[in-house]
Amino acid sequence: MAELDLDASFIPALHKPPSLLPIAKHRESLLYVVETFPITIIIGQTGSGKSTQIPQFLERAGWCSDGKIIGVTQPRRVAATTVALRVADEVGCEIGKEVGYSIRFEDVTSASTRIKFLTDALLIREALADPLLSRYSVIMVDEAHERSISTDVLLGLLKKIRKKRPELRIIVSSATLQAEEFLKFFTQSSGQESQKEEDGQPSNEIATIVSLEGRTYPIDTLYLESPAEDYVEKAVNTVFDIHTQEGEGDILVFLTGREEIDNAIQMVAERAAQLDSRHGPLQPLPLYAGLSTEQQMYVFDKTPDGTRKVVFSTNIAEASVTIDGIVHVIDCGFVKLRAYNPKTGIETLTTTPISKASASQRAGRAGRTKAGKCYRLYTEDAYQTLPETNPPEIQRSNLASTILQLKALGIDNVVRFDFLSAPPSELMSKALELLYSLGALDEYAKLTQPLGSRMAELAVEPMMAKTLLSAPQFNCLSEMLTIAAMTSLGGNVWFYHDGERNKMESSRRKFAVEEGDHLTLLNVYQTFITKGKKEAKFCHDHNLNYKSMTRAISIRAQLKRYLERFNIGVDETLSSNQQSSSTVDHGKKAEQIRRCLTSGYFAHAARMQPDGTYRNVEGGTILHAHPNSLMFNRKADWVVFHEIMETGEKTYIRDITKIEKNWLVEYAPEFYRLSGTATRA
DNA sequence: GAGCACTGC
Repeated sequence: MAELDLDASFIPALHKPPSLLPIAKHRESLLYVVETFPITIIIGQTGSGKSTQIPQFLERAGWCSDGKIIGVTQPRRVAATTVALRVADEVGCEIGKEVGYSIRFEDVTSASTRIKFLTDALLIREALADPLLSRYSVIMVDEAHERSISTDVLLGLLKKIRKKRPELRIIVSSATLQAEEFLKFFTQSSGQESQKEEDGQPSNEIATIVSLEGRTYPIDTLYLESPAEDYVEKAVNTVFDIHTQEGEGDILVFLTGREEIDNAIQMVAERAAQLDSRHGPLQPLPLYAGLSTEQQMYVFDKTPDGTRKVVFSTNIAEASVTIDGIVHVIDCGFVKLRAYNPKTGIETLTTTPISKASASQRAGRAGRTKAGKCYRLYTEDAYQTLPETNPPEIQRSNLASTILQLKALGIDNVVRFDFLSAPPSELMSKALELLYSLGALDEYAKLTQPLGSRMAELAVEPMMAKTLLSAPQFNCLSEMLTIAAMTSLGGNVWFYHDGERNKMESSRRKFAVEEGDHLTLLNVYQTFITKGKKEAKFCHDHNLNYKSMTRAISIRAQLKRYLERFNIGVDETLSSNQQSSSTVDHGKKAEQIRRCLTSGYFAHAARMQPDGTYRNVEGGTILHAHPNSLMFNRKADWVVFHEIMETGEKTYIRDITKIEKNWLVEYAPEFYRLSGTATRA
């Protein structure tokens, strides 16, 4: 059970024989359009079958005849695998033969593969080795309207590739709202090349929009008459109204985060006790990414007859997780959105009103199996003031790794790159500055060799990539591989059940290593591998997330393969006997690791103040050790940290390790001499 | 004393 992946159990709600799908009658015209236009924008409603049928149409029409293949990208791993499995089933082949998929850690393709599903991030990675993506005759970019950074970068690349490969066919699947924007992007020449459109085609012959109708059920949308003061309370009230007044069908409630979800469930549990016995029982369940796999699985279980399931979820249920049997959706109208401030280098996580596109996506979760209802916990006037869409990710993120990747793809002038939506210049220059200070770019902003191109290939963020590539000099590569893998888990190392928070805290203390969180994570991993024998039971007993821990093993192995490809050997003999090593040895090893971390994370340094808070190097911002950090209640002087994030009122730093102040100047002399700030804090 | 929305390589 513990091995069962939530993702793998995702069952497409709409399983109709392909010939009955509305798309079937458009086969001929679709093929004609793809034949005629290099770029086709497909507006495919939910249930139109576009992702599964179009690749098959193309394959049968001969688009793979000269040994080339059809590639279909998805923003998420789950979608890539489930759609591939379904198409393989329809074609009647074994997965990995004519139809296959490729996602990180899993390449299920072979020499006979003709239709390949993959994540868009992985296709970008393929472009590092094959810049013109020459294996592909057709590339279909699915769910492009979600506008992930990878999708945006991929679309820019494809537009560039098309100039050199006019025969390549590009299909972009989009929601109605964004179709025109995609069309405009592909038909307009980018500024500097406006004079010479290489294939000389008029723009109205380059791209066109095709719309496919879908199969969904009607959804009644209801608004509040006056704004709600407390949407969590209002959501709970609405749950009880539905339960006592409406017919059967499960409820999905969108809230913004874990705290709200836990509170709401508590309230439902309390009020349900007073419920009139003629109403069936209510079963409230939480759903958010931080839950362990087992905890997430409950939302898919069928409830006993008469019991109504109420899933309180974050945005994870908006597109990533689909639950069958939802008839009522309650939408609080807010979402937590990540943004990055290039002036301070601090990420913020802020509760923000959703977009109209989000509101409609949330409502759509109600009408998948029969007619449904959506209760919006805001007024219709408030709805009208919502933005059509949220700003794309690429305009509100730290772009260091994106810029590094573009450089590695041979795009020297990243500022002139043809972005679907150009990022603000402050974001670009901030990223360029960091990459320069890490040594990935030279003073002409050219990728350095071998450091820069190796950093671009490693699947970790640039500061960690630099740390890893410095590790051999500090004689701690094996340990740093583990630390890189563990920090990549993004805080999902520990879990706890209701009321077991103290148990988790004491579990965590058992693994604590004095020097900080990075060494503690190293200790957790090594204990899991050795004493814990990589078993789920060990994780369960110590409040560790088993899925995360196995993921750390995969990430570590992959990073190690990359290093070996760079001819950097990893000596694993030192780390394996760490258990028995003396205190002196530990201190020495720990110092090497701390120095090594400083060589990559010098830009993330802070100093503790007498009151226990920290100041960053510029000195202006009050930073708090995150309560999940070992350093939350310990003394330190100078530290480096992995991540900095502002949530609500406070700015937190996470994954913190003690360092010596003079190491900063030793490993980043230019950074600290130029800014002259190291001594000010 | 007090708390990460979601993806991906």
